[in-house]
Amino acid sequence: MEKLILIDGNSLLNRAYFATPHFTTKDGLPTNAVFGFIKLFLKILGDLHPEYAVVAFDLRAPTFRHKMYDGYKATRKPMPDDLAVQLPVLKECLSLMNIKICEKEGYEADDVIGSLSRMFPSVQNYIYTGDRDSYQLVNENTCVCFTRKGVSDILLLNNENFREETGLCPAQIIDLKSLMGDSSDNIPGVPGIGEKMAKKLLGEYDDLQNIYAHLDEIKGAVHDKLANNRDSAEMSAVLATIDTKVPLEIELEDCRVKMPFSAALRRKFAALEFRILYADESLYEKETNGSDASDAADRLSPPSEIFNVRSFEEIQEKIENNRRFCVVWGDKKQIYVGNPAPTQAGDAHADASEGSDDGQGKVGTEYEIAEMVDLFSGGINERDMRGILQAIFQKEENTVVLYGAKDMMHALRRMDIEMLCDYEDVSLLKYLTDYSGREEELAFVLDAYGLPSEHLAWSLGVLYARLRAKAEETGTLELYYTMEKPLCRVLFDMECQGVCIDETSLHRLGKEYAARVESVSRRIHELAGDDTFNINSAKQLGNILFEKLGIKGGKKSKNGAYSSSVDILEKLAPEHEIVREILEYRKIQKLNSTYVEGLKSCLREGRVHTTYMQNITSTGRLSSKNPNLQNIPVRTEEGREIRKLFIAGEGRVLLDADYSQIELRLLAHMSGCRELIDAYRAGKDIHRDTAAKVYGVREEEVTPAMRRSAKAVNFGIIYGESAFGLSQTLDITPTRAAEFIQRYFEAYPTVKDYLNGTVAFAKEHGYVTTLFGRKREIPELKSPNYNVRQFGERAAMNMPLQGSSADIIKIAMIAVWKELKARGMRSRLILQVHDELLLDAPEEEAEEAAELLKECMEGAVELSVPLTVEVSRGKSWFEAK
DNA sequence: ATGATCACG
DNA sequence: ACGTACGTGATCATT
Repeated sequence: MEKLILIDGNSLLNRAYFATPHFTTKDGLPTNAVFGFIKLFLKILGDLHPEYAVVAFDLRAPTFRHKMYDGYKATRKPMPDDLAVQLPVLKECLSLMNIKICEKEGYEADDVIGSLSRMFPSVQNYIYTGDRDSYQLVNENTCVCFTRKGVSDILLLNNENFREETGLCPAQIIDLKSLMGDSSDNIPGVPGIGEKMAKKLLGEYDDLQNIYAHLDEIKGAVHDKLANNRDSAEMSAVLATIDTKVPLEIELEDCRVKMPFSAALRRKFAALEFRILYADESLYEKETNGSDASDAADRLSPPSEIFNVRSFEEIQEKIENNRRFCVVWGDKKQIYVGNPAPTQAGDAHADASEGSDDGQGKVGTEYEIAEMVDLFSGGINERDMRGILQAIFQKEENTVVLYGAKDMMHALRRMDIEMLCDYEDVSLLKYLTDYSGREEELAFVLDAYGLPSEHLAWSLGVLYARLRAKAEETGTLELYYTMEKPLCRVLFDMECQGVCIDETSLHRLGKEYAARVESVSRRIHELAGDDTFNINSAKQLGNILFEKLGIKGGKKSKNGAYSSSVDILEKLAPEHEIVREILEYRKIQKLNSTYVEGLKSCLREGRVHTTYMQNITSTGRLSSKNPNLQNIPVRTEEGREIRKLFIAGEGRVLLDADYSQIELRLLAHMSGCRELIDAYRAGKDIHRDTAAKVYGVREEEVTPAMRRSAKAVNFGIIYGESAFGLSQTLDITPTRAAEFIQRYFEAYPTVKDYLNGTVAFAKEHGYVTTLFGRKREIPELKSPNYNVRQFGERAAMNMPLQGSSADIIKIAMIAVWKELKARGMRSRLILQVHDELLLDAPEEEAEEAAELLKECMEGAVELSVPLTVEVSRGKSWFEAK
């Protein structure tokens, strides 16, 4: 039998809204409910494979049922604003999916659904709703899928299981509501009669009418309640009855589900930033060139004459005679020859200024030669391809627009080609002007910008022009040219260079760790009296510790699971051997699996080559992955063993340079706080100085404990002051932490003004900036949720400090790289760890390189406080610290 | 895929 | 009454 699914759009959108975490697009459009709805909808399609589907919506107008009783739904809470705006978005998506939407003036969604469920006798109806009213619609052709908690937990009610689940028959649902009422629908029912009594009465007398017919048989209070509220009960019956006779002009064929969906839907999902939905290619038909006439109008199309696929000789000639190219080197390999094409009036802005560009190639202006080479369809062989790439990239006078220049450099390197040309990296422009917080493939970004993704290289040129213009508007173009773009080249060299690893010691250490993990875990199982449970499983471990062994520690997380994180365990350690062993186990297990095994798997000829991500963090920092070399242990003695594995090359040494308290110094500079500035200028121990001021004692009276709390407060300020956070790190009460903070602000009133000013600015403008104009938008400040807003405030306070620090070390890295090159030195930058740089230097160069490093780092920027750098050297990272 | 845990600045 | 320090990535268990 064919299936028709009938969805109560309002009900399910509402469910999805509350079941899905609140998120928005980068422009602040809330999309959580739409996302949740679509996910559920796709799941239904996937599970049931229905032939037909309809989504019904309420149309706001006085209904027959409203007129009956003014109170009906009058007190129902209005839709939250950030849900209401999603309704039209959902309807748009459904239209793009070719899903029939059904709504009728004067009726609610459940009336529409009720009527539809009686219209097509040839199909099996599946009603999806979060509203129990619809139970009354169940019959041999109709079942109700009721979404319980959230949206994924679905209860299916059909003729067979109905009585078992509800104790009633479908028609009695109306009688049930007439008696017990429904506060969410403002159905009054009979006051004082609840579900239990209602069901009992219905069990005896079947329906409302019969109950009143035998009213005299019912005794006591129930009799009186029924007798006194007969009007209310009868009106409730009308209110609770779903209309199954709404006149609807709709044919079954109108409701046919057509899969796969259109490419236009995929673009819509890209615009809504539904990456997971976008990524599932099987959902959409293949993009067909130009056949999509319906939406071609609002999309740019490239000039048709540019798509000539030419012979190799012709391609070569075009490349030889041009200086500017767009190159896409992903799954598709395309080269666009000539300037990026003009696009629309708005892009003309990009022409106005050329920034630090050499001016010989204009962006987005006229183009003399506009041709595109699709290297696959061009039938180019590997050897010729290499020739083409050399002609493009190995010429200093060329400029190539890329998306992810560093990846291109690596791709070329694998072909033994060096990128000597100038480049533009659109992914970096995107990072500076339209931050998303993740890696985004080019095709996705193009879709989100409404650019055709079949002509990637051409579209990349357009995207470049747009984002460059946006960078200019937002004042971040200089940051791009002076910082991110040159840094990309520096990072490429660092990644190629890699870091030497002492392989012998690595394997020895691995064996040691494996043995210790083995023996400790045996001991833990022994102490627990259970050698089957998995120590790595937080769930199983929690049960053993807090239930089987009865250790008191208490539930922590909201989902009822026991927390067994270090801070909890450390408090229990003195009393329980097993807890100490678990801490030991965790530590060694971490060192072994993450570091020893992790490094092993990344080793290539005795080195590891991390990848620096330049467009991930919200503050401007880099991140490091495969492997992450920015979180190599240092805080504990055992952890530091790992650092002994990072060694200098043959006949070389490692130079380690780190900025001393750069973020606090930036706080002093940016706030202009006299006390802090003076302390730094006088070369004081800042935490001691803070302790003296906060505790009101002389410097020499500061105890280690006082200095420790002062240090924690100083850090707390950088993280965006919060009494609770401070109380956690210092293990004191939030009240005492708040006192500390208050005394701190009394000692440094300018700092308080500065932080307040930063938050005020962020609230007014929606973003904060670093010393060098890097921006971070903070939409959380506008959230209706207090906690989210608080988070926004802390992030606003932190970003200018963390971000300016990131800017400064980037400037330093470029300076170091250039200076080493200029002097023809053989020292190489190999690592960056946020406020620390590591150089691998030939022994005989070490002295000079150390000086150079210190000068470049300290001289990266002039602040109102000294910026000091400490350099040390050693054969290993451990020694050089 | 997501959350818990833990490594770093 | 609630639930919190800022910024990351890797591993493991669990869904």
